[in-house]
Amino acid sequence: MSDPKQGVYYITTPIYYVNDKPHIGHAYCTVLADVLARFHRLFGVETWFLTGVDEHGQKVQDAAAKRGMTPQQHCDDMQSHFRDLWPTLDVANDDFIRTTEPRHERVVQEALQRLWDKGEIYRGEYEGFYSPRVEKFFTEEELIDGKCPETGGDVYQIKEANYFFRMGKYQERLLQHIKDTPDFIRPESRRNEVIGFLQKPLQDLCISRPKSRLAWGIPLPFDTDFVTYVWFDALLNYCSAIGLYHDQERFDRLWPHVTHLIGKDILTTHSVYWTTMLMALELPLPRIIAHGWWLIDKTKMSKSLGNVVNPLSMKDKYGTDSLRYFLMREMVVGLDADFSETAFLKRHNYDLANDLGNLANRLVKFAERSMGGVVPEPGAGSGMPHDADLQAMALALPGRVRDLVGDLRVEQAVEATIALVRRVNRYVAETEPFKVIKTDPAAAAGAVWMALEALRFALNCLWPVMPAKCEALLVAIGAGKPEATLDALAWGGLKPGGAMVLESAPFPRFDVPEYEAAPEVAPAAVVAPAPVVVPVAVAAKPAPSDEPPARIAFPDFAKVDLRIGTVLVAEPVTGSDKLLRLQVDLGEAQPRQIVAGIGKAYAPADLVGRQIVVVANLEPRKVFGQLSNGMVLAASDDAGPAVLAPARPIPPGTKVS
RNA sequence: GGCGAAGUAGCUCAGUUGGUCAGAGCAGGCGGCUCAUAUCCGCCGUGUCGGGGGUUCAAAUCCCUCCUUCGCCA
Repeated sequence: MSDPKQGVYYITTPIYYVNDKPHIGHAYCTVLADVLARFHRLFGVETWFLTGVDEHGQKVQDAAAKRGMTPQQHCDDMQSHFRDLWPTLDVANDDFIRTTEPRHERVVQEALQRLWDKGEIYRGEYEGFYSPRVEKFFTEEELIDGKCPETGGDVYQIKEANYFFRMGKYQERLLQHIKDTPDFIRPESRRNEVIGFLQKPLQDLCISRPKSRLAWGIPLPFDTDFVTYVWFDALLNYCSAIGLYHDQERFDRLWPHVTHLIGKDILTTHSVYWTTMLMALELPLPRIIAHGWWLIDKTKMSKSLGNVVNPLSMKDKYGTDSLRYFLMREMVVGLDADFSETAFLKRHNYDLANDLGNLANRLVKFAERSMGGVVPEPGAGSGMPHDADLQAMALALPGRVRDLVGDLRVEQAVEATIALVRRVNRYVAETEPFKVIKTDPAAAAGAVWMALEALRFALNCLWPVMPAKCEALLVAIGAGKPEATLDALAWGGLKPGGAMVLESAPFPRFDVPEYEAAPEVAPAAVVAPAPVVVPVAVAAKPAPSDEPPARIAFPDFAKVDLRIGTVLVAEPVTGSDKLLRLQVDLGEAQPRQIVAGIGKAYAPADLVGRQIVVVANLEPRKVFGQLSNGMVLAASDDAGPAVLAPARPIPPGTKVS
């Protein structure tokens, strides 16, 4: 819980690996932290918001070497990728920590020394297979074909002295803490996972690396031949940044109220490693929130898959506020969510442009024309029963938002706020001030004031999600600055006479890309497509040549109309053993007949329902007396042709480019 | 394999502790308004709440089982 009663809220993001290129996952986590921080400030809670970067480890050392730099130079350069990104997303972190900063390294060494002195750390021997790519050891059983089970990379058998943290002895205490503290780990499904994890014996944790193998780390204070394991180093950032061992008073004030926002991939690290470290250090335990992944085309967003949605490009195309709104509205904290430009534009158009932006716009424009462009007098409102309804809903919103955010239901808090916006639109339709003004100007003015005041409530409640736009809109409706806290948000706060200024539509609508307008559901035959492309023979095959073909200009390529098709019917062509006559759905009114020379490699039945790539604007020609209206693409080798297919079901007729 | 979670309208999903919980948004259809960003407002859903069995006066909501999907197992 946010526990506003405690009066302090300290929220952290993970420190991101400095080698990483920022992607939507980083952006989401950090924006969520920012939104939670802003909400808690609105709740009147003292708030501190920390993010930063993790700069030690093998991969940093390697990357620096490749660039001919020292690791420190490399980090100094790379860290700006994160540090400079956050302001462009309106993220207002209070601090940004780097693990190579002296203020951090000192604390890591102090903590290590204390644990060493207490006997929480001992010298032992580590034997295993080391994978440099992930900087982890594996047992022989864990290897897959003698390779790293996570990357498939090479591993090296290593036996070496190392230092170990007595993590295992905290197993029971940790389990008990999880059971006693329902909100220690959220969501509950993740909490259950950790409980399950702790059913097996908990080993001690190797916390060192010999300097001979890895130099880029914090030296152990009690044995300078070793550096600190990156996790042990990195996790302590949460403490070092707020004053552990050097500004103890500040640390003691903030630390008991810490919430770690993390991705579910580092759940064990935080809930087990970090928590037991804190136990050994005799420090209070944090609360942990594990959020989900953004899925792009139903697969995990990941660098290695190359399907990164660059948050910079999204915000540049459509605006930071809309991106923040989408991220907060669309994801249930803890679960996965789908990211697509279509979904994004729908949210933007429906919620922000149609509902919120249009509401502000219609009120301001009306007031400009009929009320001198200033906030009108409330008078007795519209004089209609709708006034009480509207006011009640507006008054209930701040408390509801507070409850929902406190329970991490951010998406519901956003929805509740937009619901008020919709209610205001309805109120305007019900009270019709644009008509009433002709007969009863005071009532029309009252109705407009009521609508503006309710909108002011919504904008204040939405401010943490879209600070810039909400501030601009509050100015536009003559309400001035946002309230400092929700407690200060009182009905009647909108003063008559304030100038209303709105230069242009606050949220312009965008066209949803045409390709996304294709049928969302693939034909039944495509629901379970043949997943694997089997080698086969093909209609036309390019003559293999060692000479690269001459280059062509893009317009030449564009002349070829490649389309995704779904095979509806496939049958042999009489008189040929390698030709098949296909009926292919190209999203057109009628299926197309295409003759393809793949009969030796594919049985007709195997092709039905399969998706293929077709040259759709090839001149039709007759083959064995059959009209072939297009060509099926396939690649041939000694085993025969293999037809090309999309990696997942795609609506027939979709252009290939 | 072990443990866990989820399967609700065409789509995306809400549905705390069993009794107005069968809903919202989107899409689609019809109608209204015209202050407004072709925006806004209203009306329209006979959904086996994955299948089957059970507990109960009463279950989407509890129990068992099956199917499917997903997650965790350093």
